[in-house]
Amino acid sequence: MAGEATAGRVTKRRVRTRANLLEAAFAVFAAKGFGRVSIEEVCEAAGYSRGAFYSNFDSLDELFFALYAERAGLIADQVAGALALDGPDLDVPAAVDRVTEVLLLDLDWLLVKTDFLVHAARAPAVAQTLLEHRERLRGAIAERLARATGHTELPAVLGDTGGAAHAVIAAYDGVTTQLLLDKDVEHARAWLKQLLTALLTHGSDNPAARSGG
Amino acid sequence: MAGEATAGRVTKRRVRTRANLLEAAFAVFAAKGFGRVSIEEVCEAAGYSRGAFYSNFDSLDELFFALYAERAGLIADQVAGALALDGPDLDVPAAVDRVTEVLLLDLDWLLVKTDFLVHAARAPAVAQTLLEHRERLRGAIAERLARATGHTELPAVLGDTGGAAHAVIAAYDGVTTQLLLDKDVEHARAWLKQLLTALLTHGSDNPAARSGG
DNA sequence: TGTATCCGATACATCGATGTATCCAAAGGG
DNA sequence: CCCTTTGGATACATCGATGTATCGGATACA
Repeated sequence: MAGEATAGRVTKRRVRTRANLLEAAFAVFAAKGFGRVSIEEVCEAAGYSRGAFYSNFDSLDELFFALYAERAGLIADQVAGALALDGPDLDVPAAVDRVTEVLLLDLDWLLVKTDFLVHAARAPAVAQTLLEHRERLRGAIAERLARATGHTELPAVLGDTGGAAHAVIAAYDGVTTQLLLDKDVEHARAWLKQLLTALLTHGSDNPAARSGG
Repeated sequence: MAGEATAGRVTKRRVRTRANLLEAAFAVFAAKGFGRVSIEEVCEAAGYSRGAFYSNFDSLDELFFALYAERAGLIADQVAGALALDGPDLDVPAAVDRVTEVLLLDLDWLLVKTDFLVHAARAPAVAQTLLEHRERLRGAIAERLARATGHTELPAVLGDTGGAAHAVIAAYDGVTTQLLLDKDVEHARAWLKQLLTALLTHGSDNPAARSGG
């Protein structure tokens, strides 16, 4: 009763409880991990019974997917905004700062996102969706970098702007892994900025020179 | 009955079944993910009953930890070996090649390792152990890099050799994330080599110039 | 305000997983 | 070769989670 094609009516109550379930699920997933959460727990956290759940979703997997899609969309918009703040020319260090702060904002989100990655790694269809999402993000970054090339030249080792964008994402993922373990958001941000600077410049300047822990 | 301090006797049969359980668990974890595996499934895959399990471990968590520790130790040894193959001086590109092939060898291991990361992210004590493990790995890489500094100079943006080692690990983690989704091991290896080259050199040479997908 | 529809609550049946207590067989020492 | 000790199998009791069928209250629209 969830993957309906014919949307009879969009009742206000329905969207409210659906939103409440998603919000509660986020909190519960972040706290315990997707693999250790039952439908019952989500319902209890949201203040509903299981009847409400089954009226809105077919399975926990489906809810998880909806939750991820929603939040990932929000983040993507924020990143796009942070990239668009410059004029036609790109100020690389400034953009790096802004994007870094958006990407490493919420530890709970990173936890849930990583859960979703692990989930997707075993479900090809889900993996495909996630890959497409990442591809869009990478495209946006590449496009933005391209509009700056010629002004600030990129290191040739990475290949074209597409390669550089790919490197940006890899750096983000790598820093996330460490952050999940040490939970030091500020340090992760500084470290990501440093990494991105190392990747996107010719390594002439040395803004912080902190050695990470 | 598993975390015994007083090891009465080390019976051969015991170590055999314990090893069998661990091996079966690895396969099952890789296939379905830690969060979706029951004790029963592990026993069935190993050809034992639950009695054997409870005689060797207290919980699935404990088995998971033992499994991770064992395999991670093996990988660490391999990495150390790959780093030691050079003489007193380090040939960076050659070492990068060798290490890359060790680190991105087995997709199943990367799946299980990421499961363990997600698990550790919510269990501070486990996270601590994993952090220490990563710290040792980073130390080994840093030490190896230090013995090359002066010959091949590192980009200053990363700070000291410790920072550079940290960057190497971040690159590895970042590439792993992408690999878990697209399952293209060969591409991941090429891409990791490229990333490490970009991070550890001054970006003058361009070995492959492939744009990653 | 009446009424048809929609949504969420409740109750129930079922299933699978867990942990334990007990029993039988296999090692290993004498 | 016996006998003690150890390890794993079996059987059992329990619990929690799932999915469904049904009921009553809320909601939208005339």
